[in-house]
Amino acid sequence: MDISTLRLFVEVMRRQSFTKVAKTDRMAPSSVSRAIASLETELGTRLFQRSTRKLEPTEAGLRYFERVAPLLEELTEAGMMVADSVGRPKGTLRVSAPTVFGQMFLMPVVSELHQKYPDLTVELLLNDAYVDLVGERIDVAIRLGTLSDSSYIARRVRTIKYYICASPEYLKRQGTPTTPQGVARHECLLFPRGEYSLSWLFRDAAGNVEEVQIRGRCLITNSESIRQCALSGMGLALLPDWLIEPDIESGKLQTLFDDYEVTATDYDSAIWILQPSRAYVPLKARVFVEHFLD
Amino acid sequence: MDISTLRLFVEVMRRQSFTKVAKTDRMAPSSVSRAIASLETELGTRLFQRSTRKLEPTEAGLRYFERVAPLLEELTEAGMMVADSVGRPKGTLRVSAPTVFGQMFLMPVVSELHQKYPDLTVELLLNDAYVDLVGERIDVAIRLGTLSDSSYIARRVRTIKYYICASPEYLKRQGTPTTPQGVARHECLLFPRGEYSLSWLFRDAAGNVEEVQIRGRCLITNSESIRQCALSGMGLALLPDWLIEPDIESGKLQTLFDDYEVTATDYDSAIWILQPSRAYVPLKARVFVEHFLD
DNA sequence: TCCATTTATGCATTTTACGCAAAACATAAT
DNA sequence: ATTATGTTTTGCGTAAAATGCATAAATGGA
Repeated sequence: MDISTLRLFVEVMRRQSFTKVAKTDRMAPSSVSRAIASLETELGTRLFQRSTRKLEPTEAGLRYFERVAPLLEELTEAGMMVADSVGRPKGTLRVSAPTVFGQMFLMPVVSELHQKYPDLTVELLLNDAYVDLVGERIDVAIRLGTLSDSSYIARRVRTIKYYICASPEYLKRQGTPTTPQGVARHECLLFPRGEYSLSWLFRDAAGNVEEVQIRGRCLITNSESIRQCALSGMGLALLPDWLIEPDIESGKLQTLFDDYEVTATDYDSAIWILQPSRAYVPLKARVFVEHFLD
Repeated sequence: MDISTLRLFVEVMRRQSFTKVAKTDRMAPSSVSRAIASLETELGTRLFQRSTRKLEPTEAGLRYFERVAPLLEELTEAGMMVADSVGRPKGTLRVSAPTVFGQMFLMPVVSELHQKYPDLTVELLLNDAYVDLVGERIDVAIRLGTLSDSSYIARRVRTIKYYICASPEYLKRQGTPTTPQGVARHECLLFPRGEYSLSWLFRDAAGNVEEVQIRGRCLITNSESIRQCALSGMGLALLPDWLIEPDIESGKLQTLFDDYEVTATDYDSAIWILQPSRAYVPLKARVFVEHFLD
C-alpha cells in the first residue's frame, strides 16, 4: 500500500470527487479511480458508494477516514521532524496572506528566504477570502483585523493604527476638517464591510469616544483601490498604517487627526500570524516567521 | 513512499540488520538496502550509520522510529477495523502458545475456525520460550503458570490443578505413598525450573502447608517428556490437569493426594489468555478467544 | 429521451521494482 | 600483515506495475 494512495483517499473524502482531486493533483481521473479501488480490495471493503453523479462515503469509509487522516498528518510531521534535523529548512512552505499585504511585505521575505535556503520552496497564496489552514495544508498565515475562529496558534504581531488621510491637493481644494464632526461634511471613501462602517469612531487622548456619521458615494471592498482613490484626490479615506506609510513619507497622502484613535469598527485591529496547531512546528515555518518579524 | 518501506525501516530498527530482515521477509538484502536508501533520500537524512559489520541508528533515525512505529500500528489497526466491518474475520491471525498445550487444545480450535471462516489464516506459533507479543505481532497468546510481564491485556481462564501421578504398574511395584512425607522415599520425575522445584508443597483442606523434599534422578525441562516417563512407570510426577486428563480417564495414570493442593512453586498457576493492549481488538482475535473458551 | 458529467476499463507505453551476481568493505582471526 | 567472513551496496537484465489516453458505461437532470 502506498502512502500517496492514502493521501488520495483522504483528499477524495474531503473533496467528494475523483475528478476534482485528480485535477489538483495533476493526474488522470482513472488513476484516482484505480487507487481507491486498490485500497478497497486491500481492505476488503468498499470505501465509497459511487455512481456517475454521486460519490458517497461508506460507513466503513468514514470510519477509516477518521482514523487515517490524523495518522497521515502525524506521519508528515514525523518526516519533517527528521528532515529538519539536518539544520537547513527544505521542502515546500505554504503561506497564506491578504493580497495587498502579501505583495508589500511578504515578497521581500520570500526572496530573502529563497536566497538563504536554496532547498526551500515557498508557495505564497494571496487571497482575501477565508481559507482553512489544515484543509489547505497552510503552514503560516497572516491575518489582519480581528480573529474569528481560533483553533490555530495565533500570535499578535502589532496593533494596526488607522489613519484618516487624503491627498494634499484634495485638502487644499475642499479644506481640512479640524473637528471629528467636520469630517461629516466631507466626501469619504468607504469600505463597506457588512453592516457597520457607515460611521467612524474617534477616541481622543482622554478616552472619550465620538461617533461621526460618514457620507460618501464611493464604496469599494478593496483597501488598495480606496488608497488609489485617495491618492487621486477623491476624498477622505480611513486606511491602515501599513498600507499608506510610503505615501505619507513621500507626501502623497496627508494624515488627519493623528492624536485620535480612529476606527471603522469598535474592535481593535491587529496583524496576526497564524499557524495550524500541531505537535511539531516545522523548521521552515519557524524560519519564515523569524524573517517576517525581522 | 510505500508503507511497506516504513515497515521495513521499523523492522530493521528492531533487528539491527538488513539481511536478517530480508530473510524473514523473504526478499533480497539488496531490496532492503534500496528501500532504506530511498527512504533516506526522501527524508533528506541518513537513518542508519552503517558499515559492513555494524548497523547503528542515526539520531534522526531513532527519532523517526519512535514516531513512526506507533503510527504503523495504528494504521494496521484502522485497516483491520474497516475490514472487520464486513462481519467475517479474515486475514492472518498469529497465535502463540506453549508447544504441548497448543497441540492438545489449539489444533481443534484452528481447524474449527478454518472451516467456519474460509478467509481466515491462522499461524500457530508453538514454542515455550518467551515471546514479545508486539514485536512478533502476535494477536493472541496462551500462557501457563504465573504472569511475569503484563503490559498486555491478560484474562485468566482457569486455575491449573497439579496432580501427583504415576502409572498403576509403578504403584503396584513400589507401593502407594499415603502421607506427603511418604513421597520423599519415591523416585520422582522433576521439572527443574530454575532455583525451586526440588520440593513439593502440599496444602490440605484445612490450609496447612507441608513442604516435602523431593528426590529424583530424572530431570527434564519438558512436561510432555515427564508425562511419557510417568506413563512408562519411571516414578511419581507432578503434572498439570490439562496434560494428563486423558491418561487419568483411560486409567494409564493414577492420581494421588487428590484432596491436597500440590504445587512445585508457591505461586498459584493458571491458564491465561494474553492480548497486546491496543485500542481496537480485531475481530479475528475476538473470534479465536471465543472459540477457545468454547 | 437525450445530454452532460463522472467513474471505470482496455490498451500501449513508460517507469519502476526485483533478484541475482559480483563488488566493496569493515572487522575479526590467524 | 594478511586472510577470512559476513554484510551492505551496486550493476544489470528481466519482470511487473503504474500511468495516461481513449473510450465505454452509467446516471441523474433537462
